[in-house]
Amino acid sequence: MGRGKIEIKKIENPTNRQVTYSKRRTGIMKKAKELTVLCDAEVSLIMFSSTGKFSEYCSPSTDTKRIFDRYQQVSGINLWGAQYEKMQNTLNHLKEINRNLRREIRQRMGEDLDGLDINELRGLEQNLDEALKVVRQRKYHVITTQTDTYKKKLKNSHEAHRNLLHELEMKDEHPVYGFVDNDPSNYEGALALANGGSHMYAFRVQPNQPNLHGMRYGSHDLRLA
Amino acid sequence: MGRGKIEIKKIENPTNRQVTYSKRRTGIMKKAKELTVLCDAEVSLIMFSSTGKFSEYCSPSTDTKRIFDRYQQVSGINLWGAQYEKMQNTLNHLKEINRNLRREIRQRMGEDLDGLDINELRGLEQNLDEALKVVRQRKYHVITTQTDTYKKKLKNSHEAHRNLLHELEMKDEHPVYGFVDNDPSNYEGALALANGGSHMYAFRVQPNQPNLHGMRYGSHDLRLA
DNA sequence: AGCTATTAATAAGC
DNA sequence: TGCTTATTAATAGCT
Repeated sequence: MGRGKIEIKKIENPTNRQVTYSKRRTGIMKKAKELTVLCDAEVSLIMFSSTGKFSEYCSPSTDTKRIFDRYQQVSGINLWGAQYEKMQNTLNHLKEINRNLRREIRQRMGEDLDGLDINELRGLEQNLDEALKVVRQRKYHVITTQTDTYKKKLKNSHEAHRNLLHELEMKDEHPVYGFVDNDPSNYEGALALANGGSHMYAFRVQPNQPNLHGMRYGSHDLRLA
Repeated sequence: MGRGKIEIKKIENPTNRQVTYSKRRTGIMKKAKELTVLCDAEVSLIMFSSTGKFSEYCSPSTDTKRIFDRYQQVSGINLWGAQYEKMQNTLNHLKEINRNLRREIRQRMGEDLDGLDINELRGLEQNLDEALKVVRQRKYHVITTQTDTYKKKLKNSHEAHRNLLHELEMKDEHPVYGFVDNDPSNYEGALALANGGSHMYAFRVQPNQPNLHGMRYGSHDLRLA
């Protein structure tokens, strides 16, 4: 249908190809519309030109998504079902893992022990015992470090103060006496820390910590997925 | 293009409609193929007749799924993206929870303590201490129960044996002496259990336990997601 | 983007 | 459905 018959094969000249694409695109769209109206059909037509230009036609009675859904049902092909199912599996797998992790934590907190036999109980006991030792060790290490830092700070502060006093003394030639603690090796604080003295630092409770980040030993919410 | 011009409106006669659908369906498919070949385009054409009959054409270079994917990208319409994104979020959330659960377990095992301050360390220590007490208590409870059961079984066995002997005695009138332990209150086994006597029950190691179900205290694999 | 000679599609009938 | 054919519709090549 034109000034001459053409062979149905790729048009090599890009300009001609683009022109023909335009014309025929209009034509096929018109055909799709006519089919829709004349025959009361549902039609989805999606086209990408060789340059990537996108056009579509869809019968007015529906939308492309519904056509896709129907296509899936009829063709039996799962367009995104595979991906979806895979994710669902991963999700369930993770949930299962989390359930088990939560159970382990509960057991490490002394709850939910009914399912454990004597060997598992002994293993758990031994493990908790070792962990407790390590945690205690670490606690003392932190306390020591903290105390050392505190001592150094006190010492520096002390020296700074003395220097200031000295300067004042030099400038005004009027000696002034400040209240300086001459004994920075105060270990009472450290000992209180080590013994859990609640009068110094109450155990910091974080009741409203969002589930994700809190390490609220003893009150971890283990019910959520 | 026919014996007469027709108005583009629904063909009321179902037979005629069906005939026209057939003819035009062939026609539009041919057009789609020609567009594909001539213009090097990607085309997806899906049709449902008014009677529900399904037909499709898709350019040979791709498949319908790929066209749909591309359609989504270009049109911005989310065919199934909402669902997908929701799942992705859930997945990430679960992974985050998983990470934190593993971290908590590691810390309850005495590892990864660097991030904890003195208060958290003290809380953890206290919590482990309490858990250890509960686990010990439970362990002794289980041992006691086990021992009781053992005692009962022994007693029953003993009685059964005695009854058998008695029966034999009655029948043959030739008394037979069996080797029966007359003291079923043997607590040595229980004590060995309580003290973790490895000569009785070695702590059951489960090296190849699949990640999901194992409660291998002391060797939990915390690296996987 | 328009024109038009020409081919292609198809409505109606069998 | 398939074939035929008169007729209309689409469009190739050109401007």
